[in-house]
Amino acid sequence: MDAAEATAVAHEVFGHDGLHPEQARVVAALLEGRDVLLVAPTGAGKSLCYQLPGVLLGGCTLVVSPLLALQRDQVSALDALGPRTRAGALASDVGEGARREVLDAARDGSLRFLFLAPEQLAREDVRAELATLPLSLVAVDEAHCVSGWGHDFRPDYLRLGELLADLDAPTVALTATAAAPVRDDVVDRLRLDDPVRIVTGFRRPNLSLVVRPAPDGDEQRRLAAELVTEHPPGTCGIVYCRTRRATERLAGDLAEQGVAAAAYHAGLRASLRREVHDAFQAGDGRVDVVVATSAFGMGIDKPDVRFVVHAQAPESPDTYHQEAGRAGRDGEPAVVTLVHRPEDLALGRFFSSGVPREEHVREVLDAVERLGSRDPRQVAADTGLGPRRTGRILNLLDLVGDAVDADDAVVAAVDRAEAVRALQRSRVDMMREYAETDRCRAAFLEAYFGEQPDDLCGTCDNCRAGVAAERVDETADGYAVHEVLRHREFGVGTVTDVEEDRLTVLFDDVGYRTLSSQVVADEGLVEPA
DNA sequence: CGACCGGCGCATAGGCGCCGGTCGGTGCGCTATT
Repeated sequence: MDAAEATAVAHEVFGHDGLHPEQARVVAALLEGRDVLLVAPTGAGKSLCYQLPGVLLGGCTLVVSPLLALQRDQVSALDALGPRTRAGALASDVGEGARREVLDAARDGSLRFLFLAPEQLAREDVRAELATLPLSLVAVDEAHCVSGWGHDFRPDYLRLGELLADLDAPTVALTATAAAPVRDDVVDRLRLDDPVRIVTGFRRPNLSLVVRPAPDGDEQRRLAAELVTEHPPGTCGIVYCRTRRATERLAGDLAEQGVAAAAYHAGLRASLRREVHDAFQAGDGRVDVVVATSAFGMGIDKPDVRFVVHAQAPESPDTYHQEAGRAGRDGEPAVVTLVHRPEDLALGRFFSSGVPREEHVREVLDAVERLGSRDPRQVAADTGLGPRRTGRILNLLDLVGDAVDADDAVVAAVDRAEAVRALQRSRVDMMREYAETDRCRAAFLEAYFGEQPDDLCGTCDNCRAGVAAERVDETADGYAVHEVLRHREFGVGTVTDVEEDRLTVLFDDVGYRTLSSQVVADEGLVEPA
């Protein structure tokens, strides 16, 4: 198996004229049997990174993917390419007969790609079947969900590492966004074995980043609408709001002003959601502007989105980067604007997960002991704590490992939950910093994601206003990005950003903190780790 | 934490402002009903 063969198959089967260097690296690593973490924007050919090696390796590729709608799209796209990419999916709405058919086809080698949601993978019978299949590759799509989701929302996503542990095949985790702690978390949670990490595509030179402050709610709505109507009629864009109600109100306002706008959120009928999505994707003028909650996200791959407006700030730069990044996929200029009101960030705090009580952790621990099982459904039934809370506590216990002493395990789990909450809240703080910084916004985000920022972008509002300072590599006291240090109060952390007089550090226990380098030096708070 | 809604009191009748309670995102799978 060599590069020439990979290129030939990429052409024959997928119609690609060549591989990007990153794609070639991913394929080569997987063919060697290595695990891979790939962080690359949507539209950068991420799918090929598991599909091509899947074809080359033979056997069946297991694809874990969070959204059933997305799975169906991918299955039909692969099927359309021919017999070497025949695909199928198992979900709760697949009947027993069809289920058998899919599994038999996977076993005899005619089915090459098998799509599953984590909830399917959590089923004993499904895992028993998988153990008998000739699996040659495991791909986890939207892998950031392993970290960001599921603490109490989709618990099975967090258990993926455990659920995949018995499968003897290289694993590739794919995601479009992941700040440093999320990357590490994905690697840990999926139990990737010394993975090759490939990170690409943070610089988006055609995007112009702008922040507009709003004094009150009325002005905020007016401004959000204006940021849409200032574009010529027919321009395609997305407006993100934090609540369902806000999407409907703003979509109504825009419709009144003659914009082909539609609201989109998870509270709408599935058929209507599909309709809005398809109409927007088609780009035929039925829906030019989608006003959405974060439900409008994965699976959107429209090249000519000219603007993304955040009518309210999301809870983290991670989410902001991903949502804003849906603009300008075609490489043509696009503008992404955040309408900033500090009050909006309160919602981010509200949504940050709570910390379980010690006695509940102990009850779960006792139940696990008594039942001899860590199955969330069984444990929830035994404790009566409810499936969500139970799942979350089991996840925490899994995260902190098996302590010999139950008391230690309880304390460790609660500590860990507090650290998670601290990280989430510190991300909210970083979102505020992004909104209020006078630095180059592109450089700010790159630093946040742990990249060494290149030059100033020249196109964000701060660059154009001439207020963005030149980049610096070190603080006055010599701290540099990626350096690991120990803070007397906050513990060990990694420097994610430096400016002349301050540094931002991602601490293991308390999340992101911005420190004045003057104070740090005077008080002797920090030493090399 | 903040936005929003409904109820209530004031006061001189229909509207304003305060107070307290409630709600707020993402999706799988399941069950019950159409």
